[in-house]
Amino acid sequence: MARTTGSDGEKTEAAIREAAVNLIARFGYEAMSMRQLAAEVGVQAAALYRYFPTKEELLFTLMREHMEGLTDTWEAARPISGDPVQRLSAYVENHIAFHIERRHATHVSNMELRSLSPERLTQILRMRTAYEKELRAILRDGAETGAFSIDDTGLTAMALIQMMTGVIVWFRPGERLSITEVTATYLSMTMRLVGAKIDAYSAARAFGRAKDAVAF
Amino acid sequence: MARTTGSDGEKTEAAIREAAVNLIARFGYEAMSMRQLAAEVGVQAAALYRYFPTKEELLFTLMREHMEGLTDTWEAARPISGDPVQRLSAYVENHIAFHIERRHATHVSNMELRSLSPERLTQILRMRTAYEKELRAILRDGAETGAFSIDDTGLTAMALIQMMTGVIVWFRPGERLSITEVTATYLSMTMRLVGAKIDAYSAARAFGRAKDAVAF
DNA sequence: GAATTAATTGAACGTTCGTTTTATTATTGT
DNA sequence: ACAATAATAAAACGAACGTTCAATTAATTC
Repeated sequence: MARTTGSDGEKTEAAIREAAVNLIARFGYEAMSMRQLAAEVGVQAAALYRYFPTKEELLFTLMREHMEGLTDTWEAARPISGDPVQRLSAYVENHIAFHIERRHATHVSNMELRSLSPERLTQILRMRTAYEKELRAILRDGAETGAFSIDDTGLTAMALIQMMTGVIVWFRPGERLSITEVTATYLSMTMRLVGAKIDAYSAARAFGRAKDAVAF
Repeated sequence: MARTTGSDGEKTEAAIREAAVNLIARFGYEAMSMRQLAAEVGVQAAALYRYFPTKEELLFTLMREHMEGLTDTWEAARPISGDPVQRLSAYVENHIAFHIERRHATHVSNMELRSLSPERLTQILRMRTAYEKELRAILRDGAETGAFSIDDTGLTAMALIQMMTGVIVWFRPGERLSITEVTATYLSMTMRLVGAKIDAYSAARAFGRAKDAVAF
């Protein structure tokens, strides 16, 4: 056998990416074999090497594009306003929405860093640091203007990111809570955590869609 | 060659556990080979099988004893008092101290769950759930007595645990902050997050050792 | 419709994996 | 001193790993 009827390079590559994200998220990068991945896609293992030169390059591609996606959605969602409360709200909303929508890819990006070569690890970490820097800037501005009351900006940023990203560990779509409800609760917890001095009205307004008033 | 001079079963087993925790934390369970582990201990791979029947059994033992240790330290630290603020303070302090002290073992317990067989996974998750239940009970009591102001007990418990456990990702002993300082900041953030209605004096008292007053 | 290019197969390469078996030596108990 | 036992080494097992290569067929181009 050789080329199969209806075979299409673009479709095959997309299928490989999707299957790889799911398999790595479920079994781990080391535990996933190229033959297992190929079987999931419906091709022979050798066919994978037409699209990705090595297994690690495949992993790196998945991670890089995930981080680029995160940066892109934040740049699109970032508000023009300088109000720290609104900026923080936008950051939290974007972060949670993005990570819930791409639970598997997030798992891969967070858990498989140690399988990257040093240079590639550095590259991914640089992207991550740049993204986290945005949050620190918001917290610093808020602390300076008095909108927030924060002990340690760096620690608070890390705590918030761990708390928000942790959603993917337990959140399952279609269960007790909707994404909107989860986001609202996390926004409320975030605002209290940073000591935001705003009332329920501002909170609802900052959240964008006015739903049941969020009590800080 | 065969038995070496000075060889001792107990010492060898302890050396295997310690080396395994470090190697798995650094490279991952799947990436660590039994030969690599044996070399780290200073024996041949076959010698490992005198102490652990399979690689997975070794992983399971490490995880089970880590969870037992966590439960044990909490039972020893758990205050008799019914005051939710004091109980929550004790929980946070114990959690952070334990996880920082055993960073590598925590990494293993959090990252390698998928390498366990279904039955063993269930067993570890049961222990974890029981431990988290303690936190939910504290939060529920605090919400009922009015000491805390909480939207969703379950969500808040998960958020707090993710936030606290996240410390091991970035904390390195001997860097900018000491364990005491980190714990104080996280206690402060926790109390604000749950809407605890207490003043700085109570906070310092709850923290046990009266250090620089913690502002909520 | 022939030539070219794209996509894939099937088989094979050398290596490493977890694990088992057997033999050998150190230590302990008598 | 000698038997019993504990601890390890050395070698080997089959299976699986990531990857390569040559052959083959489908789609495209002219």
